[in-house]
Amino acid sequence: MFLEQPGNRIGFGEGFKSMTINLKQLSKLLKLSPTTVSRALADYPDVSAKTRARVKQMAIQQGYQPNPVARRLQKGKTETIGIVITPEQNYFSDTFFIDLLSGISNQITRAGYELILGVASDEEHEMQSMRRMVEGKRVDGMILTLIREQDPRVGYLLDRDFPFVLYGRTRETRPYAFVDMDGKQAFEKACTYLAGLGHRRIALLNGEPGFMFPVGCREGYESGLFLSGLELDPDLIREWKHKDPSQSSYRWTLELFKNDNPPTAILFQTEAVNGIFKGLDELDLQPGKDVALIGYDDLEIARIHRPSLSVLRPQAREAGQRVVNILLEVIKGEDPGKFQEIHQVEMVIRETSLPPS
Amino acid sequence: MFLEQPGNRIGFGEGFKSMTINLKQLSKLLKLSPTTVSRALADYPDVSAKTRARVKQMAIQQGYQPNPVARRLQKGKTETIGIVITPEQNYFSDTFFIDLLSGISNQITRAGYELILGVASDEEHEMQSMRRMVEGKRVDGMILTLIREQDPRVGYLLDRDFPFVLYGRTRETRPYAFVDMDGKQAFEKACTYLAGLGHRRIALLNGEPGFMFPVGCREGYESGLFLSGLELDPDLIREWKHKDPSQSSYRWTLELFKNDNPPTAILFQTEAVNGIFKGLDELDLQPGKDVALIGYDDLEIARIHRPSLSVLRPQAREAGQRVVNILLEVIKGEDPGKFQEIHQVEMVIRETSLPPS
DNA sequence: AACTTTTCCCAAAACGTATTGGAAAAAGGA
DNA sequence: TCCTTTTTCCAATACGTTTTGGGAAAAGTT
Repeated sequence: MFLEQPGNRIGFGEGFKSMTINLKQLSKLLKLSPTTVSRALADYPDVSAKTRARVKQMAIQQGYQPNPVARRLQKGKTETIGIVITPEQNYFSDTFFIDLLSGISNQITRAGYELILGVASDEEHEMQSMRRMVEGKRVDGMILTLIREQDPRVGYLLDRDFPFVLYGRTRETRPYAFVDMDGKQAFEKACTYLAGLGHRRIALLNGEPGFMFPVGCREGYESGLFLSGLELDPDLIREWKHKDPSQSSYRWTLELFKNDNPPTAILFQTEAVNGIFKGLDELDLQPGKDVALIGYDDLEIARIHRPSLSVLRPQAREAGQRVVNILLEVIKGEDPGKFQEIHQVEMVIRETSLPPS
Repeated sequence: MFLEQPGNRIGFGEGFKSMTINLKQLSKLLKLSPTTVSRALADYPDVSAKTRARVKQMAIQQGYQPNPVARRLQKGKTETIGIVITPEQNYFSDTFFIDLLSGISNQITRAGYELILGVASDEEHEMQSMRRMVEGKRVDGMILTLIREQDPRVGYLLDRDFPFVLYGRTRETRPYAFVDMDGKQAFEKACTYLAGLGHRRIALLNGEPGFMFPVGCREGYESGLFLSGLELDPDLIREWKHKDPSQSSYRWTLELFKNDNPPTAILFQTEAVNGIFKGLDELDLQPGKDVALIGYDDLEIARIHRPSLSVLRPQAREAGQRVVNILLEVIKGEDPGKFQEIHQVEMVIRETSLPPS
C-alpha cells in the first residue's frame, strides 16, 4: 500500500494532513500530467472539453483544493491584504466599523484573498505592525482607516510604492487612492435642515483635532451656516477626544449651555451621544424637545433611545467593498490617482430634529 | 549591470518588488552558499561565529527578510491562525471583544504567525468561512468565540482532528482545549455579595439561551442564592436576545417590576445595561438607590454612567494571550485535553451595589 | 500524398526557502 | 607523520503549484 514517493500515502489516519490530496496525487489518479490537471482546472483552452470535465469531476470527488501557499509562491503574490486597528480609539464602539470590516472581509474572500489583522495599542505600534506586514512581504496591499491630517503611514507607503487604499483622506499632495464619506456635504445638509426648521443657534460637537474626519464636518457645518445666512459663533464649537468620547462630550455639553445665548440644536458624531444625553439630563433639557440633535453614524443607541435620534447614515458595508475592489486594481498596477471616491451620506430624520420651541 | 540570472537585478526602480532582496542574492553578496546563509541566520551550530556575525550584519544592512510564503511552503505550515466573527451578535458592542482580540493578535505576532479574519453575517456563513480556512489549507489552527451549547463548529473540527481552541465551553464529551471565564463563580460571588448587603429579591437578566455563557451565569446565580439561604423565584429570571440586547432587556426590566414582589437587585451582562437603565428610568426607579445592579463586563458605560456601575471584570487580554499559547501547543501536537483553563473574574464595586433601602 | 494548421498534452523550470547528507579543511591525538 | 575527530561549509533536494516552450497526434488543405 505504500507508493514509491514519500508523502504519497493516502487514506491513512495520521491526523489532518493525510486527509488532503495534492496536484501530483490527483494527476496520478487521472493518469495525466500535473500540468494538464492544473490547466484543466484553470480552464485553459488547450485542454479538451472531455478531459477537462473528467479532471474537474475527479477534483471534486477527491476534494482537491490547490495549496494556496504553493500557488502564492509561484505567482509571486501573497493574495493577502492587511489592516491594522487600534482599540484605544474606540473603533469598536458600535456597528459602524464592523460593518465596514464586514464589507471588506466579504469582498476579499470573494477575490480569493485573505484579510490579515493587526491590533496595535498606539500610534507607534500601528506603524510597527504595518511595517511588519509590508517589509515582511506578508501582504500585497494595505487598507488604512481612521486617518490623521498628517498621517505618516501614507507617506511611508507612497515612498515605497506599496499598494494601499484609504478609508478617509489626508493632507498629501501626491496622488493616492481613497474612499471617503462626504462628511462635508452631510453636515451641510444637516445644518441647513435645522436652520430651515428655524434654529438660529446651532452648535457643533466635533471629533478630535488631528484626525481628518472632523475637518470635513467643520467645513460642512460652516458652509451650512453660511448658506442659511447664520453667523459662525466660535463659542458654539467644541471638540471631544477619541479616547474618551462620552466623558469629554459630557463636559463640553455642560460648558456649551453656560453660554449666555445657548444653542437650540447640536450636530455631533453619534459616538459621543452618551455624554451629550448625560449632560442634557443634568441640565434638565429634553433631547429633541428643548434641544434638537443630529448625530453622524446610525449606531444602535440612535434607534433604541427615546426619543430616537435623527442621524446621518454612511453606508459602511458598501464603502468597505469599494475599498477592496479599488485596492485589487491598484495591486494589479492601476494608477491609484484614478480611484478617489466620495460617497454621499443619507440623512435619517427621527425624533430629535424638531423646530425650536 | 545585469547579472546572469533573471530576478537578480537589484536597485532598479521598478516598483516595490525590486527593493527586496532574497536569500540567493544575499548569499552572492557574501560569497557564501544559500545554505550557509540560511543556517547562519537560524543560529545553527555548524556555522562559525565569525561568518555568522558577518551574515547577520549583511542581512540587516541589506534589509533581508526571508520570504514567509516560501518558508511556509518548505515547512509545510501556514504559520496562520484563523478566527471568524459575526457582527450580528453584538460582538463589537464595546471594549471586551477588542481586548480579547488584542491579546490574541499580539501573541500571534510574537510567535511570527498571522491572524486571518473572517466576518460572517450568520451561523451558516460562519461555518462556511471556517471551512474555507480549514479545507482550503489556509490556517494551522482556529480560534472559536461566542460558543453555543450545541456548537457544530466544535464537532466539525474534532472530526477532522484540526487544531483549535475555544474561548468558552460547549457540550461535547470528547476532550478539547478551551479558555473560559468562571462565569459561575463570578455570578455566585455577586449574588452572595448582594445577599450579604441584605437583598432578598435578586433578579437575573441573563443572555440568550442556546449560547453557553448564560449557563454558567445561571448556575452561579442559583448557587449564590442557595448559599445565602434564598429561594429561587423563576419570575425573577429573564433572558435577552443577543441580536438586540438593549431592546429586549428594556422590555424584560419593565416586566420584572410588574411582579407583586419586585426585585431589589439585578444581575446581568453589561451589554444589556442600556435597556435596563431605560426601563428603570421609565419606572422612576434610581439605579443603585432603588435597585442594586451588578453587570458582567467592565464596559465604558459602566465607568461613565452616574451612578457608576458595579461590575464583574473578566481579563480579556490575558485570556486572548492564553488562547494563542495553547493553540500553538496544540498545533505542535500536544494533547488538547491537557489545556482546559478557567479564569477567575474580579468584582469591582462601584456605586450601584448598595444595601436595599 | 504531402504539407499546414489545429488540437491536445506534457517535461522542465521556476517561485524562495529549509533540510539532508555529505565533503573538505582544520584541529587534535598517537 | 598518520589517523581521528571536529569544524565549517555546500550541492542537491523538497515543498506544491503555475508557466514556458515545445512536441506528437489529429484534422484540415492543396
